[in-house]
Amino acid sequence: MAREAVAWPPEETLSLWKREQARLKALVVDRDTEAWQRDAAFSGLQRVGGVDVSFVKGDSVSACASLVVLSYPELEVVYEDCRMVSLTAPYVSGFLAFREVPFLVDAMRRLQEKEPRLVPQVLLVDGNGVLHHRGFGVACHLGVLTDLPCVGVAKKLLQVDGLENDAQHKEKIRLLRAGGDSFPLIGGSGTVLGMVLKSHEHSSKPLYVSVGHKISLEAAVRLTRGCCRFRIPEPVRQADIRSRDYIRRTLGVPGPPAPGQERSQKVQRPKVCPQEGSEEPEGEGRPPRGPQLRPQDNGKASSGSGELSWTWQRAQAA
DNA sequence: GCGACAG
DNA sequence: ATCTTGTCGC
Repeated sequence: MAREAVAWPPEETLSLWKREQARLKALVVDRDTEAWQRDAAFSGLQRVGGVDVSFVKGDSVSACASLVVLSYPELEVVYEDCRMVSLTAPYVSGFLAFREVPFLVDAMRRLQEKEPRLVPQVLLVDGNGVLHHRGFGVACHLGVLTDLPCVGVAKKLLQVDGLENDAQHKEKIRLLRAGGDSFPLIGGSGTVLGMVLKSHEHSSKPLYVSVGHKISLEAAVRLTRGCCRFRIPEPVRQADIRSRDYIRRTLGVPGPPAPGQERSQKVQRPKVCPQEGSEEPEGEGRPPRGPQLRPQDNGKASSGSGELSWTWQRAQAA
């Protein structure tokens, strides 16, 4: 049942949202806080999380929020949580977090509750971090609310603070040679807002990596690169694939998901699918090269006080 | 009216 | 974000 579209937020709500972003932005830590982040091989890093929200075709309210946790450096899925949710906020550029973050925080809470040992040491988020209109994108937002290191990974350049996806920019991208090559995105104030990264050898479209929380830009880029079997880093890619898959199955079968197909909060098999033929229209058809195997330390998931307040509920009630 | 517009 | 399969190329 395709439900009615979520109303565009009144100016007053946008104002409240901006204030909330400004308040939380003061809590962002844009440097490395964990030992593994400083290690050249990320020794000590064992679990990387990925989140995403997929939508239902003719329905502007229903969506599937997913959280996956992958082992590092093997990049195999060790945890998956897909859940249908009802969106309460519309998509407004610059305010993506108010639409998606509440459900992602919920997923993290469920993980913490059910499988605390699987809580990831860092999250890769589909969207931007400090590369944002007010320096506080969804990756920062989720990071501050969960108190976890977060990296923003966007597929398109958010043209902000003087940054433009013009001929100049495209030319710089064309000059990126090997996978791993990158160049900085410098805002009008001279600040480095993020890095343009050629995440895969055979991908002409780059990724836009920015700091979300508790990680340096250098480590964020290196980690993103280390999670790429294809153009999109595996944690985000798996979260996307599985959430869309969940929607497909949910729509195909009336009523709640069949008991045998309930994937929520299930530990998945670390199997590698045989057919990975296509990924991006780019043709990065080469799966191989999992990051080299590493000895391991023990990672400690920093758990702490996360904030949790949205002005949307209040704004709607008012 | 025109251009932008993370997901 | 979503509408969409097979197909050409490295």
